[in-house]
Amino acid sequence: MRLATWNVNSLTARMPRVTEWIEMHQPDVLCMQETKQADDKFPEQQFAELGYESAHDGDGRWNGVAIISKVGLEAVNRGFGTSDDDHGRRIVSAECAGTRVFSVYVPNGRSLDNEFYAVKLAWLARLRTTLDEMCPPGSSVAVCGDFNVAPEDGDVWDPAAFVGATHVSDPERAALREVEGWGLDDVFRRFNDSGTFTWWDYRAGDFHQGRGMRIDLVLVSDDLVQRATGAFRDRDARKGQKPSDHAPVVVDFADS
DNA sequence: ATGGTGGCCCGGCCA
Repeated sequence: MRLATWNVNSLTARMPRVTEWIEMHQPDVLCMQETKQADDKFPEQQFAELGYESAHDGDGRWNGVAIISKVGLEAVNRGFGTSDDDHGRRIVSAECAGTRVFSVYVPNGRSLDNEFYAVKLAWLARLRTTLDEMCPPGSSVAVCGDFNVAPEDGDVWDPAAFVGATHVSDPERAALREVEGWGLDDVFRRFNDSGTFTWWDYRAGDFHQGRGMRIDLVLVSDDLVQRATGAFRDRDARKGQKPSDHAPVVVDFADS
């Protein structure tokens, strides 16, 4: 099974690149973030023609998350596990080929002194609670998406440039470790060196200067770690005409 | 260099 995640930064703007990428790389499951679409604009039919079932949660110009799958997509859950307090359209999950797959878009946080930084930490804590509520111990789980956290200093182009910045702070990294504490592993790490980034700012030539971060993660349960055969991020998807500012992350698993 | 670019959609927010 090939599992991928991609912050597409507007699926409306990105659909040509997304369909091209799907046809080239043939993911079995693709999680997307920042679709920036309402549900009635989501191109469900176009994905169906490519062989995918889909689940989307979005309400307009902000956020929006989706999962498309050609290995089954059942028991869709929009928002957090058992609560009705999430209106952010930042988390959707579904059962795909025996794995509970989450597509998540963690709040950015903006800056350490911003009120949205506390929102980000609370959101990550709620994600852990959701895993505890929804996923029985020992079940097969993959949490995929844009975490807006670089797990280690090797995941940013220059740690000195990020002192006092969001995405690298100790509380954010601790909150990410709490999510992983459910029993999840940052599987991409096992197959790639540090400095393999997934996001580059559009501005100031950051992509061409190598000024990136690794903030798009695939966190998987032990059964999937054992089955993982490789992982890569497709830097080519960040090149060319109208790219997203994120590259897709792909993890391959042997059949169970 | 407190800018730069790109998405939403047209004034300003968000990343």
